[in-house]
Amino acid sequence: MNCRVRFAPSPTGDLHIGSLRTALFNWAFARHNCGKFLLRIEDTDRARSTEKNIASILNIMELFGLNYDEEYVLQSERIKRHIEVVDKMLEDGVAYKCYCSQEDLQRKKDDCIARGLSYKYDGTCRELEKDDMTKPFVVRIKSDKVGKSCLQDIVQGDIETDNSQLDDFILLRSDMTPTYMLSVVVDDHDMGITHIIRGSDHLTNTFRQMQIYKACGWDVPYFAHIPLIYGQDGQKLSKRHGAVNAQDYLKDGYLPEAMLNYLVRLGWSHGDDEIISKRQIVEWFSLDSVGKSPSRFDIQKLNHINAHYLREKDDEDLVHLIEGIVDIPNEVARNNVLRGMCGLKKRASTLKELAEASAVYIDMPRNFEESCREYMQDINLTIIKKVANIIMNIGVSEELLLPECRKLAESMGVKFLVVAQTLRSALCGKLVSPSVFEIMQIIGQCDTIARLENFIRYCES
RNA sequence: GUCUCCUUCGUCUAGUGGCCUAGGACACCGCCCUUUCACGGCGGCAACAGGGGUUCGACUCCCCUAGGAGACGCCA
Repeated sequence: MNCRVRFAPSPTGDLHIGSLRTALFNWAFARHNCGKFLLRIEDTDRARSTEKNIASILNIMELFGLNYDEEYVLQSERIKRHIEVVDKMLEDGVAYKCYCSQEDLQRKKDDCIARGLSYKYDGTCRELEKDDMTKPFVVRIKSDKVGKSCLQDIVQGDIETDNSQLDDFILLRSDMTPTYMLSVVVDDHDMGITHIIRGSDHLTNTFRQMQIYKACGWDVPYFAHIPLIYGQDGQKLSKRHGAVNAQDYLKDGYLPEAMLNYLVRLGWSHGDDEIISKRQIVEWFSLDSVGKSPSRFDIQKLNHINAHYLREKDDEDLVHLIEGIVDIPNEVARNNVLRGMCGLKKRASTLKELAEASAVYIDMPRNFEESCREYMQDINLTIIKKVANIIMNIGVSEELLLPECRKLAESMGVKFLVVAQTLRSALCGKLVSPSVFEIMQIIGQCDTIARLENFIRYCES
């Protein structure tokens, strides 16, 4: 298929997680069908669009590997063309100048609301004969007033609406800038977009946009309105649900491939498959299997998927990744983290957690968690002193040390668990960590002894 | 308010009229493994929104009701 699709974010803030999924669906559709995936930055809201936000969008596309074809289009640079189209529409009599003041319109609107009616522009200027050069104006489309409009949406199915619902919406504002409704249509047409895949919040606007296609005599592209993503409570996903933008998830230690995997499963499925690589997305993605109903964002499932990808990642890569989060002061520490990574990565679901857990290989504990207090009794100190003695004699090899510690537990009449947890407290300052014997072996004899002594000092002071 | 759409376990979903005693995944709960936590293994709990049709047969098709969402800007 020779399809051309586009992702058209507006750079008015950070890229929303829902937008990222829209981008992903478009990208996957294009790649699956060997078509083109284009990027258009809709920066016509000059007040809110910033260079920084544009850079951030570009960066996100890069980080998630959603590579686009051709140069990206800046909508603001196409305003001339948009106006040109409006002029033509005026000429063809499919649009008209409207001189109603905003105040008048607002009054009419308030009146409608007060009477419990729905507001639509009443068409005061629709049949005006002559131009009035003295007054400011906007340009409105001459919408169909009768009949029905039918949209054959690839995802949502056939949707019919009465044209009486349409009003003569604005194409060109009084400051002669084009509105969104006009710009999207012109740009999509000029860019040769064949399939418009976007959030279903645009569904009802599509009927308006179809009026523009019709008025200009252009072919209407295929539409696919994908369901929205909500928060846990079924309300629109917003800040109070936690992070809502893509970069925040990256910052919180989620892997791009895990995000993509999670996001693609929201509203789309391929049988019972849950772990889906980027390659498989391209191989399998189809709009046919996109569901109609909205889905809720579930951070726990994301965590699970992220943990999966974390475990699959190469140890060396993971060390490199967490270096951006924790400071690894020297080669020795780095090497220890690397050697301990296998045990570390099984216990983390995000890079952030992984980085925090790596602390045991970087430095001795600075403080001890409250839960460790249980292992700071006289008996525990005795255990530590005895273990330290054993280590002085035989070293920290797990092979030798583990049986000795078992023997020690037995001779002291305590459970082995007590020995292990006491050691864990002393070595890590907390009760959750990789195997203590693994830790000792990796950090070595000197560091182990130093930590045990440090623990004794701490307990005795 | 008007218009439009949506509705399978708590959540993401499989399901395209008989394969459904409704499958998988997350979460939750047990058990096993174990040195804690986690990983892993095994098992459990748990859903077709409600009501009418159509049909020999309905999760699947139609209608109504209820609930939810979206759109209705000189925002995008």
